[in-house]
Amino acid sequence: MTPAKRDARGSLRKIGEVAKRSDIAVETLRFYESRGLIEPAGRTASGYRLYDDSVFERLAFVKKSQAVGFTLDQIAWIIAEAREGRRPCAEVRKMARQRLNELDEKLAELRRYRRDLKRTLDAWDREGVKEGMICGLIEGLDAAAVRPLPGRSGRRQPAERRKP
Amino acid sequence: MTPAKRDARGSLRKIGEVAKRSDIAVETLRFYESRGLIEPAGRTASGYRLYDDSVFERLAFVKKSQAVGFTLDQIAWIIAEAREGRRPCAEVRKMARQRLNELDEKLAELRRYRRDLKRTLDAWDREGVKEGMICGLIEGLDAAAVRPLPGRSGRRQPAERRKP
DNA sequence: CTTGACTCTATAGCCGACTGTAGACTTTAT
DNA sequence: ATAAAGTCTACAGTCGGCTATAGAGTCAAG
Repeated sequence: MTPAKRDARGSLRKIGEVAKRSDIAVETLRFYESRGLIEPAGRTASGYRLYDDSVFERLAFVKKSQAVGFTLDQIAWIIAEAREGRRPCAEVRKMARQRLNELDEKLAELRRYRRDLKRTLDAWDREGVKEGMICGLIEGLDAAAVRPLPGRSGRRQPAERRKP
Repeated sequence: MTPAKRDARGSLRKIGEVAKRSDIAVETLRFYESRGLIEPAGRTASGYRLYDDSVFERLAFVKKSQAVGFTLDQIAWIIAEAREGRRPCAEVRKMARQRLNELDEKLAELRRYRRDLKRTLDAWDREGVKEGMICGLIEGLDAAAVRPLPGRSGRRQPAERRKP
C-alpha cells in the first residue's frame, strides 16, 4: 500500500525531471503547487515529490490558460471546479470573453501610445530640436497622451533558464 | 534672505494644493521627490514643502514621459542631466526609438494573443463543447500560443482618487 | 483655545508571477 | 565511502509605481 510508485510502467518522476521536460523551473513547480495548480501523485518515504505523466497535461493547460491571459488564481479556480466534478464552461467562456475585451482595450491604448510617440519622433526629424524644457521631444506631446501606460512592469522575460 | 516665500506674486503652494491642481496624490508627490523627479522651491520654517508654479510644468513633463512609456528612473535621469546643464537629446531620442520598438513588439504580441483567443471562442461557438480536460475551450488552443502574456500585473487602473 | 485639517518622516504593503536563499536532508555516481 | 547533485521547507526579494500606516508636529477657522 505504498502510495508512491504504485505502477512501475507509469514511471513516476521527481521534480527535477518534470522541470526539464516541461522547461519550467523546479521552484516554479513548487510555487504552482502552492497556488493549487498542480499536485504530485505522491511522495517518497523521504518526502520527495513524485509526479505521474498527467502533470504534463496539467502544465500545458496552465501554460495555455496563461497564454490567453488568465491569472493563476483564475486557472486555479477552474482546476478546482473541475476536480469537484463540475465543468465550469459557462464561467470559463465568460472569462474568455472578458479577457478578449480587455485585450481589445489594451490594444487600442497601445496604439494610441505608439501613434503619439511616432508623431513626436517624426516632428523632431522634420523640425530638429525645438526650444523647450528638455529637448522639445517630450514637451511636444499631445496633452491627450497623458494617461498611464500599461505593459511595463512585473512580468518580464522568463529570464533564461540557467543550465549549470 | 528667507529661501521660501521669495516672491509674493509667484505664490508658493503647499503640497496639498499642488496635489489638487495636478490631480496627483500628496503621497505620490513625495514619492516623486524621493525618486528625483521634483523638488520643492523651499520649505517653511516648520518644514512644510513649498512649490512654485514650475512644478506643474515638471509634473506635466513627467506625465507625458510616462505616457510614452519611460520609467521613472529614465525620467529622473533625463531631469538630472538637464539640471546639470546638458541636453541629453541624443540619448532621449534613442530611448524614444527603443520605446517605439518595444511598443511594436508588444502590439504584435497582443495581436497574436487576441487572434488565438478569438479563434478558440469562435470554434466553441461553431462546434459546441468538445471532449477535453476541462471544457475543450482552452485545450483547443494552438500550441504556438503558449508564450507568456504581457500587460497584466502591477499597474492597474489609477484607482479613483478618493475625495473626502 | 480647541478642534480638525493639513503636513512631516519613516517604513511597510500591494499587485502578479515568479526567483532566490539558507540550512538540512537524500540520493546517485565514482 | 565520499562527494556532488538533487530535494526539502520556509520565507525574503524582485520588478514598477504607487498607496497606506503610524505617530508626531503645525496651522487656520470658529
